[in-house]
Amino acid sequence: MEVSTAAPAHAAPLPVALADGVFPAGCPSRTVLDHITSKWGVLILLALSEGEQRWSELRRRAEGISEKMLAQTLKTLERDGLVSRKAQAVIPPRVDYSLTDRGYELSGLLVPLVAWAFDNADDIVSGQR
Amino acid sequence: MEVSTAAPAHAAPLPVALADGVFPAGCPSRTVLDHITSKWGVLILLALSEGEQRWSELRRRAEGISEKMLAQTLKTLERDGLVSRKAQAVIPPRVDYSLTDRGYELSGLLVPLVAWAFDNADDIVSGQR
DNA sequence: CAGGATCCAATCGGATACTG
DNA sequence: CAGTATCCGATTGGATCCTG
Repeated sequence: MEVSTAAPAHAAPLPVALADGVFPAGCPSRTVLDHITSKWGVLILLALSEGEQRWSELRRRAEGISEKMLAQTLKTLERDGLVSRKAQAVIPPRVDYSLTDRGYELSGLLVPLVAWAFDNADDIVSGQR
Repeated sequence: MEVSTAAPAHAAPLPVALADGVFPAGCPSRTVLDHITSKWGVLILLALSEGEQRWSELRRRAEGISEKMLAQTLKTLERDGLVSRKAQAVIPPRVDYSLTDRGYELSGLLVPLVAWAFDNADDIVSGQR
């Protein structure tokens, strides 16, 4: 074997509600968690944490996303009350997306996580094979 | 339209490295992010944040997970150096899983996120239709 | 108990074409 | 510009059976 990191003896207590059995399958929190941790959901929320943006801008920033997935992701996040959509009836059309207060609160938790992934990525990948 | 929450005028600056274009497709950080935000990855990391646990225990706690997914998820997390596996050559076999230091660091960011999802879930779902 | 192997259904998700 | 609609291949993931 190689450089297998030894496990620490720590064991942090979880926030009260999560303490036992993680949380039940099929319960709303699972669904919400899936939405906000989805591949593109994270990236969209992250991009929007920098402020209001248009469809085309989001498409560029969430590099690699298809129109289908962008539409679907935005719709889900909007239904969840995390993203707000403002369309203007002009030609050409203009639609701006931004975070709601709730979405902004969430992004405060998401940003550090993404930053961590970014900072640790090279290190993690280099240990593969 | 209904109770569409108005968007706040806030715009938080992102940690330096993420500032523009989110981060490129195909780069390691995307992969790592996918691992740690995967449906079951989150739940396993969360469960392990409470301390070392056995296969069967993890199966129960990550309610709804199949053996296949448990094995696959654990293997991925182990390869990423987030989870440590310790097998004892006894009969019946006993295998304990725990977080590495790196994994523990990560769980510190993950727990608040999951807690948030848990706390906001009912509120979010009730606004659907 | 802790998995590995296989089969197959369901979903995901990209490419393309079209519209207001 | 900002989407919607459709097709269809690729991937996911569960159920089941098997093993050390």
